[in-house]
Amino acid sequence: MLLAERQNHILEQLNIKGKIYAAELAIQLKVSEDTIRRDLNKMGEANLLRRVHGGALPLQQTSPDYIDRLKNPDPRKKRFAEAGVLLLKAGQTVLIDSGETCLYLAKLIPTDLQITVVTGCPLIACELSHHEKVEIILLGGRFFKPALRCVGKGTIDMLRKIRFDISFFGIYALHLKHGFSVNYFEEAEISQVVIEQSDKIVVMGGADKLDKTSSHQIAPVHALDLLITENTADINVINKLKDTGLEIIKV
Amino acid sequence: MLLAERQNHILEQLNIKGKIYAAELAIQLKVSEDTIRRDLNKMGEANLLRRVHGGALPLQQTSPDYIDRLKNPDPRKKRFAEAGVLLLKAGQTVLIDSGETCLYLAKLIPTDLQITVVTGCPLIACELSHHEKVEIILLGGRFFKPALRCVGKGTIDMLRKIRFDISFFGIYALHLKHGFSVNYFEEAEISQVVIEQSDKIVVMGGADKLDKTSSHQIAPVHALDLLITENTADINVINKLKDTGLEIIKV
DNA sequence: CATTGTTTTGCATGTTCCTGCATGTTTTTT
DNA sequence: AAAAAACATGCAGGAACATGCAAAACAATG
Repeated sequence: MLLAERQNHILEQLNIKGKIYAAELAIQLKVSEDTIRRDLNKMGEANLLRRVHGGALPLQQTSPDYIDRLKNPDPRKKRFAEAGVLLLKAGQTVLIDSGETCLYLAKLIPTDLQITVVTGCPLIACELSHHEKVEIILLGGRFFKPALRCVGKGTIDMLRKIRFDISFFGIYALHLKHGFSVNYFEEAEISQVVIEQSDKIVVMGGADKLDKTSSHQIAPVHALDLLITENTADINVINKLKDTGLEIIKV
Repeated sequence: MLLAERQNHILEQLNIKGKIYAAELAIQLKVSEDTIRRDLNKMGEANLLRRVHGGALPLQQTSPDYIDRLKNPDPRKKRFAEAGVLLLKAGQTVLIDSGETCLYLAKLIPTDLQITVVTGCPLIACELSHHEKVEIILLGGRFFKPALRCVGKGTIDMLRKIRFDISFFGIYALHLKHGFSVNYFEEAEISQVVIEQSDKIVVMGGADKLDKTSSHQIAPVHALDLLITENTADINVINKLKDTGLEIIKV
């Protein structure tokens, strides 16, 4: 196994489990603990994880709380959401995915706009409970904590009964060849159905998410309609995405 | 469990409960009290919390909560919830209704208790997203803002597929003759189904809610199993409720 | 292909850190 | 004032660690 491959595996595990033990990794990857320790130390210095005695934790483990993060909003994500909310028109039925950018989007919906919002994320439902004119449909099902949203058969059954004028997603990874992808199978499964049921798909994400891949593909690029990203995004990547027919807004 | 992980957990608990006891943490985290004390002392020196005899307090009373009401917690409702949470046993499937008392109940579920919680209230789902061992099933449907919960056919369909070992409700009105009732038809409709599907029904509410009526009956008193109320409740009313077979806990 | 240099890895060494227990002290409660 | 709870301290075993070194793996060069 290659060094880089091993370190990728470590990051993946960390993402999934939220913590990792050096001893456990040594067995899993069939190398000595010393090697793992050296990996963890290097990755710690590179600010890819938080090195602690016995293993490592994700960088932001201290406040994985979306609610906390909303107090220190990422200005980029806020701008994406601001651009996104302009696409909404009265009377529409809109799906909003989970994630920080989508949460901003929900927050920014004008209180006097009469639309129906469908979401599997209870945080977004709570956020919208102050919007008197917004009708909220919550997708039920098993609550999947890593993505803060509902997943599973129940969720999909509910989804299939609804058609959306427009759907919004935050981007975890978007790649010209490998499409729009995320870390968890359960998430991908749901999003695929959403895309089938939607007239228009809007994805929002920064330059760091473009030309990146993840394990579970949701859809190829040509299934998407509009990308909201930032000015700093690589112009070559942007142009190639445009060539597939994807409309692009830079903020 | 990693040291850093443990300290994260302590901070989280502190955020949620507003206070922590060293002895309690030792049991929860399965380490000796000495270890907890050392953690607390270190974190105190690092200015992450205020160390006090017996445990620790947050630096400044923060309440990152969505509902404004929670900022001025009603100590009675907190006590009801404390009594309620003692009824939970590992492996159970539990329904938790919406409302302030129920929200406290959710907050107070031990983080190491492995249960399945079903709720139609997204707030409760968010609250429980920190509880690693708790499986959450969110009842979807149309979000009914006055009651901060989901209602409607979709919700009922999901409900009918689940049986509950125990169900918890906050009381809006409980009357010897007119039973357990609420203000909204939609709410009553859901709660009726819940009661059909539950082995045990627990209702929680103060003296002001007893001997009171509201427009939509959920169930007669004899359909309920346990009432958690306060000492100040009228002894005559209590006795008459007892005569119907209702078990009563006063806190 | 052989050689050279670099990087990575596992092992051995000694060190540091974490934890639980025992001891005695302080604080709180009765 | 006595009892109980919470505490501080020191100690010991074990786990995790850093370090140096040599073998192995790899890449690059002639």
